[in-house]
Amino acid sequence: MEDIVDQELSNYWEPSSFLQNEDFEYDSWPLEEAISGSYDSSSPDGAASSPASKNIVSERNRRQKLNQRLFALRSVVPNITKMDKASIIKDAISYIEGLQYEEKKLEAEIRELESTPKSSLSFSKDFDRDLLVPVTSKKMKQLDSGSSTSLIEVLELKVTFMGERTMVVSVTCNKRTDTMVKLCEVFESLNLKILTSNLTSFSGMIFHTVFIEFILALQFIC
Amino acid sequence: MEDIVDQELSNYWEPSSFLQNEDFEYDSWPLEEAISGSYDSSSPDGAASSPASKNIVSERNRRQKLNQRLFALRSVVPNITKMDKASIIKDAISYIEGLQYEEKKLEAEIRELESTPKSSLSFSKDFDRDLLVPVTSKKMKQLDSGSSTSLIEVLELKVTFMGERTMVVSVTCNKRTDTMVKLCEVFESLNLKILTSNLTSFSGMIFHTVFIEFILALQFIC
DNA sequence: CAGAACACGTGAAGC
DNA sequence: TGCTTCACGTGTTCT
Repeated sequence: MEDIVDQELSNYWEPSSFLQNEDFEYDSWPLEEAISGSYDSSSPDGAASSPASKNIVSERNRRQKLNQRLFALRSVVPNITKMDKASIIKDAISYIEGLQYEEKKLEAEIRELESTPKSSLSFSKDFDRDLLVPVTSKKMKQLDSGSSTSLIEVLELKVTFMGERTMVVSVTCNKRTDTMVKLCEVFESLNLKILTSNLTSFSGMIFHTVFIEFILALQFIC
Repeated sequence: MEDIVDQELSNYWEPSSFLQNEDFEYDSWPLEEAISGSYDSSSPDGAASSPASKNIVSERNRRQKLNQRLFALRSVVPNITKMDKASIIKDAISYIEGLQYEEKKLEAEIRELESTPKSSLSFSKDFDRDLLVPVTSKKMKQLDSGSSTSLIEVLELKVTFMGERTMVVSVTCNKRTDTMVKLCEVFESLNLKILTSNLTSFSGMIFHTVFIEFILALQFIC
């Protein structure tokens, strides 16, 4: 009566049949025509692409895609208890919630760790006399020491003039979130002619040494 | 032909029909028998629980459960682009991967923050009088300033102690023939545990910064 | 056998 | 127009 195309239930779950060959290539779609070979053979219709039966193949593809995604979801979630379609999603949900909670916890911990450092007053003052600290520019204000969060906490700022053309700016600061990026942004925003720059991260600090062309620099810094 | 029980497609997506009443109560299952009321009326069979058609109601429940889960998954994932069943899972996957990456980053950051010599008291004091130029070692003699040819002409030698484990040696010298090589040879011959080293050549000078593990270093330098 | 879980084909709705 | 997505009922397999 309606037992057309009735076979191909060799395995319980679709993905395991042909997907483990491609091994985690979920987005490659529509995965060639791996199935059609085993399916078109049983198609009784002479017309290759019957108008009605064009839907059933795309439906197959849709199901297959969904199963692929589900399989992929299962692979990124550790501690999968059951292979159930529903259980996979359930585990994924609780896993996501766990990650979100952990992330908040870690961020809070970081925020707490970053708020403690303080001090470092003594030697930053001591280094002042080392050589002229030109933190008068508007942009350079961002480098000001003692800033609480998300700003650059400068521990040492040393400027050395070499000859008449160049100066060497040496900055030591605590390594916080995206401190390197902010440092680079500050220097880039100054539109200086940077000859060479050197960034070293170590022991929770960042050592930055920049060689700057002098003539262009003065109008911005002083 | 087989259009038994063919109605009830009032809304596109199942969940929105009856689920928004219970409003996010995913795990309460099997959600009573909300549907059966509207369905059993169309059942032609006199028997209340027909043997074959008992499957279709559990199938409905299965589908409903799966959609609930999918809906729940969608609700915990921000930035959902499309409402597609497949897209929901896809977004969930990339979101999970993003969370995992962020978690690793935050953990690394915390690890780094915790490893910083915490007691900023001790080493900020050490920073005050850095220096001390320990050029008494035999090998270090090569670094002596004022040498004429083929030796390293040291212009500045600064030693900073960081915490109790590491020290930073900063050398500035004139760039002569093979000065870089000699510098490297000197430091290598000292058998120090060098954590990181940095060589910059500019304007006829060489700036060399070396981070050295402290415990091993003492026996050679002092 | 009952129950759960799945893939399939099909008709319908929206873009 | 055609393409996509969906829910549905059904038959099958495994527990």
